[in-house]
Amino acid sequence: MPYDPKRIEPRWQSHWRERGTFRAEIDPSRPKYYVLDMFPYPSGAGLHVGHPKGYIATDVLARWKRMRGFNVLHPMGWDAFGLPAEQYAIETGTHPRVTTRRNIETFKRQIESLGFSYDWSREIDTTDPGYVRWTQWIFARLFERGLAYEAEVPVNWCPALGTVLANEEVIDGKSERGGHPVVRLPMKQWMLRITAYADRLLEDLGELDWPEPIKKMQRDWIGRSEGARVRFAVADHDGVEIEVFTTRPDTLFGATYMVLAPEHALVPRITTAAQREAVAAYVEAAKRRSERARIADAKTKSGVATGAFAVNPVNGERVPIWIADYVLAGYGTGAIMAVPAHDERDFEFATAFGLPIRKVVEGTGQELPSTGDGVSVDSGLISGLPTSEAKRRIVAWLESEGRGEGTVTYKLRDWLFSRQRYWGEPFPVLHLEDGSVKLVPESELPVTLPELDDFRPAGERETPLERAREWMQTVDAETGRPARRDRNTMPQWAGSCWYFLRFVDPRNEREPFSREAERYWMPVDLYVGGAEHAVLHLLYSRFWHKVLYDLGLVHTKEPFRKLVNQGMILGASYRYFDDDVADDGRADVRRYSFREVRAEGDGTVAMDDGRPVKARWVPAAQVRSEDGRAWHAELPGLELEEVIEKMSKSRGNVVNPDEVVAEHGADSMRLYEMFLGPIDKEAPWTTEGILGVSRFLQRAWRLLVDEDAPGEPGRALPAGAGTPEQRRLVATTVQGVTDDLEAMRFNTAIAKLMVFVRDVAKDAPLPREAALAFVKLLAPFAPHIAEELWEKLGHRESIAYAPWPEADPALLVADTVTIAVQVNGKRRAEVAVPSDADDDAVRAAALASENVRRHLEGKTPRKVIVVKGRLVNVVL
RNA sequence: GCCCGGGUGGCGGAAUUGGUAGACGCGCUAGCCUCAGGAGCUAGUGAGGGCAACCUCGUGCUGGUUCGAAUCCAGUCCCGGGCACCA
Repeated sequence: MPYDPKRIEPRWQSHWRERGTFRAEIDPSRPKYYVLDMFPYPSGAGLHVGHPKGYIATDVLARWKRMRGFNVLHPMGWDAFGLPAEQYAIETGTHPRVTTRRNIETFKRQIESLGFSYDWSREIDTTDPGYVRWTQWIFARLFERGLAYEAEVPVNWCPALGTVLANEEVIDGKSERGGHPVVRLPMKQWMLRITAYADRLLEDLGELDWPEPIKKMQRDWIGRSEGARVRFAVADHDGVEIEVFTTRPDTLFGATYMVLAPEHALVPRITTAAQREAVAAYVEAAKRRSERARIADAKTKSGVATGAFAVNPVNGERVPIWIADYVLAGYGTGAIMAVPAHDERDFEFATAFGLPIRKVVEGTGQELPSTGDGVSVDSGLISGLPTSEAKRRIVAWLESEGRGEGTVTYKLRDWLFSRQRYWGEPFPVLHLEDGSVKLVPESELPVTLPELDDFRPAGERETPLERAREWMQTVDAETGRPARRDRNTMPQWAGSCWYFLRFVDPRNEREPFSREAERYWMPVDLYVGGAEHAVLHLLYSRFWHKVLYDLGLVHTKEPFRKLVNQGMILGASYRYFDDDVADDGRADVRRYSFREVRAEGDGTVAMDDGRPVKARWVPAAQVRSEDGRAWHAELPGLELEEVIEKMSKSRGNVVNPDEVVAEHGADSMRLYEMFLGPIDKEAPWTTEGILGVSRFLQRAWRLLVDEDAPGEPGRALPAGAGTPEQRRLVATTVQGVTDDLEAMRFNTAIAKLMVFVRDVAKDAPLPREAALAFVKLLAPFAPHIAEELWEKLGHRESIAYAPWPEADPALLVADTVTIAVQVNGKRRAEVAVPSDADDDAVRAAALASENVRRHLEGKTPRKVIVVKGRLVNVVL
């Protein structure tokens, strides 16, 4: 019988499960390696082939590290709180706990079928009360340190979802999930003081082995900028000052007007009677204007003069005060000094409203606005100074005069940490009647969710928890006084902020994790997940980790030493177009192939009469391919356009791993995903492509197994290491695969294994030592077949801990090398020379080559360049 | 608009440091095997020319540096992602 993964794979999976092969225990005598996947949210749809790509990569490395003697921690769990289960509960009444449990079962079955070497005894579920307890416990520590506080803040309220959202969850004025409109409302909310850690979050990025783009995104998100606060007196208002933030205090002499954000507190106070009406109208309009509209015409500046004037502290000049929505209330002080000559936005505004423009920096180009550094001019005490020195001097002067000071601001805001939802961690706090807030005593943790049968918000601005009236009303166990529970729950990010710490000691009931386990296993050596978490999860968990560091609970400043973002797996989807733009399914719909339409503006229109059309996606099952083109199986003559894009249900291009495993086996699936290309790049899935790696495994199988003999024994292999060629092939394969694994070049490692199988038994039978080395090299990638072959080679122990082979350095250098010979840079011949031949010998051999002589045409070379082991270039 | 990635055969992708472009795989072609094959095996496969040995062209485009450029430099076009009035 040929290689049959269906027979082999379940057998080894239960073998590993039963023996606890991948159970990890603390062992100070061995070096540890903690390799972690970003744990998934178990959605109802199950996995598609894109999800496991990162898991396969980490599993290959985990298995490889074990074979190299590392004590490997490789856990998996579930980020199981979250909106979809709750939305489903609202629609169907099914408790999110039930949905979540069912989804976890599906995910776990699918993940296990791929043969990952997780230590399942460490499985975590963030919704488990035993986990929630410690999430709440950490929140309590944040609260004690003043890092969690309640504040009345304008929040992103999403009426459709019935909740507020974090800034990060709002994109272009719409919710990230579902794309529902979001409005700004003031509400009392829990906030986490992540801004207190802004500098450390920024600085410590330096030491991390993370992709540069991700680090940069975090830096930009934190958005540190150095500058100064400057106070301008408001003319004719005794003691009233406007404080502005600027990164260019050196341009203070060029300030020709000021701008307040429409929401600025001073606006009503300083507006003159003549301007009152216009200002009120503008403020009102700005309030109504959606985020989206503001962004859309960011280039058109609008604003209104307040009629008031401010006094520039450096020269006593009176400058008009305007309000405009290009100044944001939430950044800096919500007010700016406008220097139109040296700021693009101020320049646009000044041009639009005819305000004066005064140049105070020279040497940055003639065209205004010029925003670069130069030399200050017409600037009193800083005239003639270069920008950096001018900044220093003017800040010193402002400080000595009490008119301002040097300061730093951040784009990063405090983290809005509460949600008006049911399916999340309750806050472990009590609201007492006197309005004070205290923590639920530690002995009372966890605070568990009340049972509900209706999960909708309880009313306009009321939360689902408020339906549980008895649960909400409680008593403070310490004083016996009546108390109200918090009506909010934590956001989904909470559980994932520290799960990597729980994995080191997941069943601890006395503390979140033991000091011993944390000291041994942390930090995470390799963390693999999607780039979509670049700022959110990764910034939040770094923040929590630093708080725990300050509490002495963890011993490293940073949780994740090395980070890798796996690229997506894309699928082919197919589409045509029709003119039923309104989706009303009328009968006379006209259909178009992609060849009959063109893009116009934001949409697509028919080429013949220009009517708008809409794309229709055709599930793969209804696509017929013929002479290299795709056709609709049920609508004859309708040619479909193939589009390679992210897999998603709506596109009908999702490939289910269950089907792939059933047809080709888990080992082929693992190998294929790793063979597709570099791990961090996206790559399209094709059904034919997997046949290549499947064939490779079959060949490997036949190389080692006698399929015709009864019981399919391993072949009787000659003892020893074989011919010199075979020994050399083993050595170069071992070295190559090892180097590739070190650099996570899985695709080229697999290519080298393919070459090995192709060539090793070409001229002589496969020797036993070569077979042993090969099976070990294969094991991290295709563990099931490797175990099976390992057993057939006579081993009783799992290959999981077999020592990784080492290459004999002596075999890595060939006896003879083939050298390319160029004449004037063009390749004309090849010569074989001994690898230790000196340059003169190589040169002689090259010049003696027939084709080279022909191209020399009897001339004497001007120069001959010899690159050792590579080539010879003869220059005429 | 700004900041990152990336453009290599029909396709996915290889190519230590500037040194034989196209490893490996898919697909395709031919042959073998077969009752049959969406199975297996062998060979071929960047384009063009030539019976052949070989020759010419070729890594988005235009220049440059170099004995030699996919690789370095300058400019430019296209694709993907991130940020987007942050003073």
